[in-house]
Amino acid sequence: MAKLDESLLTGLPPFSMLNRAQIREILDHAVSRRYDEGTTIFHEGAEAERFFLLLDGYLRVVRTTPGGDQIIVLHISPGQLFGIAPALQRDTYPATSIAAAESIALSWPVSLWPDFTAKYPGFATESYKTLGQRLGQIQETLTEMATQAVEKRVASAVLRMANQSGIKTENGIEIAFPVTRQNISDMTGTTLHTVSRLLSAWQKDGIVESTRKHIVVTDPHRLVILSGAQD
Amino acid sequence: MAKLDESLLTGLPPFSMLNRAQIREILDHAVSRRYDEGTTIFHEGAEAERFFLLLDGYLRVVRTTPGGDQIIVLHISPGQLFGIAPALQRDTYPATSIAAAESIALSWPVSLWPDFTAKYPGFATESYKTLGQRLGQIQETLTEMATQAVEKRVASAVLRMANQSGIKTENGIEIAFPVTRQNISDMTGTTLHTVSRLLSAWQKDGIVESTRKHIVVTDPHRLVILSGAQD
DNA sequence: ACCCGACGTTGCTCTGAAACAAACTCCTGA
DNA sequence: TCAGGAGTTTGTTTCAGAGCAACGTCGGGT
Repeated sequence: MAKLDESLLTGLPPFSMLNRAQIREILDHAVSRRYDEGTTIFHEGAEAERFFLLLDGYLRVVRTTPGGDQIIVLHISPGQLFGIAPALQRDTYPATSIAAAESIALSWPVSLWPDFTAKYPGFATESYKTLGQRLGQIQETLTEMATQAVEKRVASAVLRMANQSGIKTENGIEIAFPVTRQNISDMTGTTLHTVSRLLSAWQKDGIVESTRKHIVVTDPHRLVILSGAQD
Repeated sequence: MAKLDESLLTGLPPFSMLNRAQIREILDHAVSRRYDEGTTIFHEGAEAERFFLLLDGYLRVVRTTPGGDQIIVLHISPGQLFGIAPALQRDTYPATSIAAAESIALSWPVSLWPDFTAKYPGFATESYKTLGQRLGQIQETLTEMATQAVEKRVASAVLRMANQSGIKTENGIEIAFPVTRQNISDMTGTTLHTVSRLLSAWQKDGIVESTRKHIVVTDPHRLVILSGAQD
């Protein structure tokens, strides 16, 4: 395996306050791996052996019920840590991570976690900040799920993806990774049928444009209104 | 204010590996306060000035939508830390805490958090473990909310409360704090009407007994079946 | 002792969205 | 080049549960 370049980590929040030598040292313990779209990186409940940093691509973090239904808890974007069970003293992953697009991630054995946090205090700080944001996010999703009607939930979900990964195109904001109607229904606790209908309706109204696995938000403002967000 | 007794903290997970002198020191910085039922301890979004330990009573942790709907994210039982925003590098509380029953809590200024975690490593460890469990719990609630029908959700919610706070009586397991139908509907994203109907039906079937604000689960096993839990 | 407000029950109506069903379209790989 | 599967669309039916309404009841405060 080629030696990893230091510029990979420079500027990423978890490593922002480290110097070149420290980054070098961290990288020397890392394993880099590519995941095809749809690949599972680790399973809910599995022994947490490594923790990860997403370099490129997007992930879906998924939970499955005993009954087999699943929901997408959140998405991970490049530059974010994930699978950091050790930060919470867990020895097992609390959810499954799946590559939503072809992705590249670094990983380290959990045994290095204590060293990392001890040696590089900023690293721990940033990890916990990430966790805090994620906790807040999930609470918000939960609240929304419990109180909002389907159309609002779907609108928020699309907006969330657009905000997190959106790239500007001439037509609007495009979600950077493949999303199926089924995926959106798994984010919102509805059916793909309903999502399909909503997306068709929005397309007719000029709010979004979509092809298979691919969504462009052409009129974000109206989608925000649909999502019912308060100013 | 009377000097706090060391036995208050002895044996509680966050302090389990501390010696008498350390506990003394921690207590000397603590403020103890009583909260009447219904009192708000802190508000979502408020400046996180203190972190807390619940000594006695029960709390509801609540999130409110811009539209005014609210849902109960989780309950806190005696011995648990709460409002530990500093652990996640947050300077604001992510949810509101309300006394579900008359409660007593200790609290410390957030400025002491770094000292605490530095001086007493076990304290940090336990805090993060708590957070990890809570994150897992919320993810589970979210999944359930998105995939399960109302009856199952209500059954799980009642069971969760019974497990967390249940005290055995001659008739069954009694939830240790006051709960209204509205409260349960706020945990499950339904209406108090539906909860009332379900509880009445279950009572008729001999699964629960309930009076105002007061629920006894007389047949936990059948409730588990209703909740749809897998073995 | 009484009144008022909070809490609970129950009946009825109505609708949002799930469930069921059937095609259609695109893409992939043999 | 064609077959098959994955993803999408659209129509129709069905029903759980929200919404509305009205009443019953408990308990705490003056």
